This record gives sequence, C-alpha cells and structure tokens, in this order.
Amino acid sequence: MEMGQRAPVGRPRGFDADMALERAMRVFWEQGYEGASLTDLTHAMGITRTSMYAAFGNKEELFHKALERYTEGPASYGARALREPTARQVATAYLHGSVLATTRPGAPAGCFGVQGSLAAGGTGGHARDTLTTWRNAHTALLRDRLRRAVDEGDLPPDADPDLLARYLTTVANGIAVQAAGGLAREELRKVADMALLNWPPATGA
Amino acid sequence: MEMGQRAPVGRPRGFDADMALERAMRVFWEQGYEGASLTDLTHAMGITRTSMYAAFGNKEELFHKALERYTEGPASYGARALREPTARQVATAYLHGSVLATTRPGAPAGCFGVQGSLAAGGTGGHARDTLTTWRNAHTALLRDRLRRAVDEGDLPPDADPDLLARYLTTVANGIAVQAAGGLAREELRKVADMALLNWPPATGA
DNA sequence: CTCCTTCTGTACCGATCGGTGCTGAAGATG
DNA sequence: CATCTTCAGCACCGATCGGTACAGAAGGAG
Repeated sequence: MEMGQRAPVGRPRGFDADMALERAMRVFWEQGYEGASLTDLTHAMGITRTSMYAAFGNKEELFHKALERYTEGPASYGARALREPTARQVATAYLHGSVLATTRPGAPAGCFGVQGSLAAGGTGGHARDTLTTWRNAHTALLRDRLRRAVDEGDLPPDADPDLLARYLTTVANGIAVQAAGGLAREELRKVADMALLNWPPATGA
Repeated sequence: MEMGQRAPVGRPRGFDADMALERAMRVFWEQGYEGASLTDLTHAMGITRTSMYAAFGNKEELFHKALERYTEGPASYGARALREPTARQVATAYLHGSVLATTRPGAPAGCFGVQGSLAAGGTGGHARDTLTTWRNAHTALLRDRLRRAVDEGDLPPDADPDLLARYLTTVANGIAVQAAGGLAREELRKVADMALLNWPPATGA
C-alpha cells in the first residue's frame, strides 16, 4: 500500500469532467432545475446520457455539484466580501459583487441560487429546498461577520447584525431578480449604492 | 338585436369559473409555470382537463388569466400604493404591501410575479418573458408616480425617479425571494423599514 | 497477444407531459 | 315530449421526461 497516487484502471473517460460540469452549471443557471432537461444538459456538456450518469450520478447530484461549482466560481464574491476589513466594506463588496456576478457578459444573467429553483412541483422540491438552504447559509455567514464587526466597534453597539445581514441578502436577491430580467449592470450598480446609503456609521472602536 | 343581456343557451357549466381560476392561481404561485402540471391544476380546480380547456383555452392562457387575477387581488397593494399622497407614503405603502402580500397566511409564500417563472426551458420561455414584462410594468408605474412627486416638490428636484422606482422594486423582489424561503413577516417588515431609511426628504413644495 | 475494467453509444424503459376526439349527459327551447 | 346546444368524462394522442440494459470500443496489466 505504498502507492499514494491514484492509478486509474480501465478505459479513461473521453471528456473533461470539469468543463462538462461548467457547461451543466450554466444550463441550470439559465433554465433552472426543472427547466433543464437531460437532453439540454448532455447536449451542452457534449456527452451522452450514459456518460453523465456514470460521472455524476443523476440529475439531482449533477445539480448539487453544479451549485458547488457556482459557489466557488461566480459566487465566490460572497466569501471574498467576508474578508474585507470593515463592516461597511463587507457590505459594499457584497452588493457590488452581486451586481457584477449577476450581470457578467457571457454568463447567464441573474443568480443560480435564486432562479435555479424558487418554485417547483413534483420532483423539483428537493432542488428548491437546497437553494433555500444555500441562501440562508450565506445570510448566516454575513450575520456572523457583522456580529464580529459589532465586537470590534466597527458597527454601533445597538446595531442588529441579523437585520443587517438579512437586509444585504434581500437587496442582493432583488438585484438577482432584476438582472434576470435584463437590467443593465450600471443601473444595478446605482441601486446597490443607494441601498448602502443607510449603512450604520462606524463607532470608531 | 334588442337583447342586451347575454342569454346562455345550452347546458350551463357545472363549476364556478372564478373559484377555479383562484385555485389555479395558487398552484402557479406555489409551483411556477413549468412546475404546475395540468394534473396539478385541474385537481386543484376540481374540474377535468376538458372543462379547463373549454373554459380557459390552454395552459398558457390559464397562466395569463391567473396573473391578471393575481394583479387585481394579492398584488393590488401596488396600485393602492400609487394613490398615496406623498412619495414617502407611496414608497412605504409599496414595501409594506409587498411584505404583507408575500407572507399572507393561507396563501403561498412569495410573489407570483417572481417565482412564477424566473428561469425556464423549452415551452416556459413565454411565461418567463410575461413575468419580466409584468415586473417592469410595475416599475414604470412607480417611476411615473415618482416623477409627479418631483414636480410636486414632494421629492428633491435632483431626485432620480427612475433610480428610486428601480430601488423599490428591487427591494420588493428581494423580499419576495426571502418570503419564498420562509422568512417571517416581522423580519421582512424590519428589512422593509430599513430600506426606507434612506428615502429622500420632501423639499416642501 | 489475452484478460479485465471502464467508458461510450444505441436503443429502450415506464411515467408523465400538454392537448384532444368522442360519447353521452344535462339543461334550455319549442 | 323532441330538439338543440353546450358541458363533462373517459380514453387516448405523440412527445418528452428521467433513467437504464446492453453491447461494443478503448485503454492498462499480465
């Protein structure tokens, strides 16, 4: 048992799984879980149904993996915003990041986590719940970061981190809906800036 | 041709079309256009497929009629808000109305116009475009009202009615997404109030 | 080469999709 | 009563849904 490296036996797969997942992510992003058929997905991925099932399990697992890829790719602005030094910079980076991510040329308009499945019937319920959980997780991360900001004197002691986090994600979700409807990046940028006008001032530690 | 009243000949229909449309509206509201199957719809409406097609045309027409009913019913807060005397009151009524409408007990959570179809594949494209148009129409109504507010000195001369209207609908859409995820009414109310903090002061005519 | 494992493509599965033809039943009119 | 018109219900349409059985192709190991 001295082999640390994986030694793939058998016929190697004839496609780039990473690229295939990227393509699948875009289809889900544009059409939602239920709106994306296996035919749509496999055509975009450039592989057959059989290869997709062998590599990713089934449609629901493919959706989960596409969501993970979305989180680490187009939605990585969220994690980056959390690392900003002050609460105001966190808020600004978060909303500006959401504008950029939902209006990126060459990518689907809007947010995977919003339009991927807001409503569903039948088999789509799991996907809808998954994305609700995903959105709430983002809110929780933001809330924790803002709690720290209160401790650091970066927000007034009477500031409500829960409310502020919920406010930011609500605006970000609204931005995603507007972007999905085709609103231009510059317009959304102005909306985001307006939403930041009422941000509580720092107390100065 | 002196008969002004309609004289329905033949067998009268055996169900209440108004109530059936109300039920259909709720199914579309909860499950979206593509997520709502004809089986779901007709079961909720308490009628057969044939009766549905005779009374409403097809699925797409039923969706349009359900949207009209939604506009005049649960979404009528929008038209009411436009009739408020001042811009601030318009904005407050609009956001508070959206909170109430998207969190009404006994009704689906969220907004028909948002989750009805943000993303779609195949035949759902028309529904998605219809709702995008619907949301933009609401924004335009709000913008026109706020333009009047500038003329009336109810908003500063340098206020941007386009931006303010887009801001309000963006927040309202975000509220709808949060509500669809199950956020409580009181929480959303606080978010709405926070979004109203930066509303421009009246100049005093 | 032969064996073994894995991947690929075809062809197909039962279920469900939106939509309809047809047969009677039901009420209005005479 | 008979007649006319509309509605209701069943069975069914072709198309598509997500998912899979099977056979052959393609590589590594001996």
